[in-house]
Amino acid sequence: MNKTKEKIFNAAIDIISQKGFYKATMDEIADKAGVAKGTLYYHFNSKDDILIFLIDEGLSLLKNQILEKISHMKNSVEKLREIIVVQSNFLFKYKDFVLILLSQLWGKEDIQNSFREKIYDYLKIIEDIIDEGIEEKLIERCDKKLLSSAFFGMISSLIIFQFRNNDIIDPEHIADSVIEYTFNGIHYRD
Amino acid sequence: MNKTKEKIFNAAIDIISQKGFYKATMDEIADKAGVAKGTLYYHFNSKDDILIFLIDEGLSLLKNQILEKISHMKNSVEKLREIIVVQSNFLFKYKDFVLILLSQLWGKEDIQNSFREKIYDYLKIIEDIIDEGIEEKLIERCDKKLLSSAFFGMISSLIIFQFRNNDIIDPEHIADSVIEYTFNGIHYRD
Amino acid sequence: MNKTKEKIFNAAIDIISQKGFYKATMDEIADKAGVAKGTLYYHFNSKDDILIFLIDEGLSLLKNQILEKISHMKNSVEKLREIIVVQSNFLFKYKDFVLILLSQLWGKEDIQNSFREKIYDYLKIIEDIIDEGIEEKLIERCDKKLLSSAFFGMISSLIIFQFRNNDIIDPEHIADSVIEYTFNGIHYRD
Amino acid sequence: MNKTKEKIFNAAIDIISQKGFYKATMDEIADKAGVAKGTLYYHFNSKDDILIFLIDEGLSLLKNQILEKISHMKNSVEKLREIIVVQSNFLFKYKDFVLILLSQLWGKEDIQNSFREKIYDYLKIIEDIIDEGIEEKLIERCDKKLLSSAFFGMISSLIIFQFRNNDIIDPEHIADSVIEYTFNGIHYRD
DNA sequence: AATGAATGAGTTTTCATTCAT
DNA sequence: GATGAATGAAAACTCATTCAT
Repeated sequence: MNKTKEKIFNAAIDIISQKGFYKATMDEIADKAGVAKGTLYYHFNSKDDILIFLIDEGLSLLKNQILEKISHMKNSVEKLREIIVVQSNFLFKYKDFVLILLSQLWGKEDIQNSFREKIYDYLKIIEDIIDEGIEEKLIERCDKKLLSSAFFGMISSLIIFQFRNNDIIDPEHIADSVIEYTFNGIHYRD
Repeated sequence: MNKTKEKIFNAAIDIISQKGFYKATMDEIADKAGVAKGTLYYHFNSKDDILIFLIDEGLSLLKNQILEKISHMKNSVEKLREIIVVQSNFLFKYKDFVLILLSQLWGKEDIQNSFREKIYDYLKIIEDIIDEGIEEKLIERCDKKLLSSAFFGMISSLIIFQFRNNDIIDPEHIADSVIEYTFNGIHYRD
Repeated sequence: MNKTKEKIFNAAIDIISQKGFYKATMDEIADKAGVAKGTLYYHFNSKDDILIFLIDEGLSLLKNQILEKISHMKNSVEKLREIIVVQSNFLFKYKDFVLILLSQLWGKEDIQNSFREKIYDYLKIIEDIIDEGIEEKLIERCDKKLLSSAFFGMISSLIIFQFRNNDIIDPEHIADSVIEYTFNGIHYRD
Repeated sequence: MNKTKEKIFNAAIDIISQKGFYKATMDEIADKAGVAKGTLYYHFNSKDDILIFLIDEGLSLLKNQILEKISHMKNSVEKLREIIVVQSNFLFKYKDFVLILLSQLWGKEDIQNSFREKIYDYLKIIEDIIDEGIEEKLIERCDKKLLSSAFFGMISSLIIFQFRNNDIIDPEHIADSVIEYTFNGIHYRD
């Protein structure tokens, strides 16, 4: 990604997360990026194309962060813990990107179907680890597809939680809590 | 809600869930409803107004279903179980509405802020029950705001799960699984 | 064709014949028609659509004029003479339309192919009459497809003749000359 | 014309005849020519300039072919026959060029006026021969301007004939037919 | 001679909204 | 209550042209 494309990339995340994809205009993005409108079209084919590029780049970053972190781990429960930590941190560091992503997952149009396909790839990573955990008798036998979806939704929706308590939030604390609830449940024990 | 307004209401849910709010046009909604475009403006002030009406009606319905079901329950854990069951069923019965709702929660514009406020009211119901559960020593001491968000996200994201496995899905089975994971966790036990 | 559509139709012919289809802008057409730009799109789907409508209407008019005139004629040579007269008159009366038509016949894009198809329908009328003439031994045996093309081109190109001599031209005189050359040739006879 | 300019020239004929002058883009022409877009502007001042160059080159070629062929002929009827043969052959050999030329003759803009002026120069050659023929009593007294226009249109429109019958066509046969019709007319004779 | 990234004015198109009937 | 023709501001997109390298 060269200098100009990166300027556009950053401006696009900024504007689109602020106003939403449809209310964001190419004029505003160009303006924010400090380039002419035509320059957007020199680097991207269309407005949709910018969105696709954004989501591809963002999801790649998240995936790579996770794969790198868990590559040298042995224990599948440790891996799941790490995913929660990384995803939580990612959520707060790249909040604007995550908002764009989450706003695009619910449609029935081709472009949204393609975005969901990319999410499925991500969920597949989690499922594989759940599989490992089950084999190692560290995780209870369960519906892994259901679980990975729930997992993703649970963590993602924390962004709504953050909107609500818009004071400073500690991703480490959140990760700890989510791990605790997820593994031990919320049922009272002595 | 009279006959015409109801036709518009149903057409709006249909079209907006299909194409997304911004790609849905007043022409299409009018067409689907079998009325003239002007008629939309007789019953609603604006396109935004239709969306607001949709979300208000849908959330009221969900809230009322839940409040009615749990009103005569004593045990807070039973109440939470019931909420999961009702919300899962709602999710599959009014899938189109839920898709519209979920697509609108992630923006920073006034209208989306107002939608999130409405979600917070809904989460408040869950929080109060968690509070009861903690007092009755049925639920572990926990961050109830965090937990209710996670709760909502987990159940909502099941709609992504359903997109993925677009064969028939049993909401009852899903509710059972979610309850099991939520209360007992996924940690392996003998 | 209602009042508004007719205003647009006339403005389109005016502007497009003046500037050419690609240099004519929707703004100019709307302006000339005395309607808002949006109104163009209420009555036509696109700029191309206006062109297609123009050409359809124009060719229908020409065809109808001819068919009406020759319907009660018996002699095929008389019919051909009449076609030359009608087409010449049409050429000068609806010069702007003819210029638009002629500028669109030479491309390889879908839209131009479709325009040529419409011309072929017109040429078919001429061919049929040539056939009649041959059967009646009034016209020499000849390649009727080649001849009808040549016929069309010869008459149409007179518009270039008129550009050159932009003083007043008498369509009747032109028709007479064309008929004379066509039937008797230009070879000198005593 | 050096190597690069020639590559551009050929690419321009190819692309412009395919898409039409206005739909052809400098990007496409550069792409087809295998040079960078900037290079087009090193060899030509503007897009219009390319078109003007194209038409000048093409018409010069046609004129020179004709003048060369008829220079040693004495009989004016023979000369006219030869013009028809040459023009027909040219039509089929440089079909793409002819399509571009024909698409540009019908506008009222300065550039099209200038193209018509060049056509008039070409028609002048024909007129002069007609004059000769009349003086030599080989051709009937006639309106030579009208006749040369008709002549040009008749031959040019054969390209439409070729579009229609897009199988192989023999220019020699076409030339023979045109000569026959032109000189002797289509009137039936015993 | 040649390049190709950048430009921005100009164009088509969209569509929520209005209003006279 | 209902209509639908008309609107016009706003948007996406195009592309010939420039210019620093």
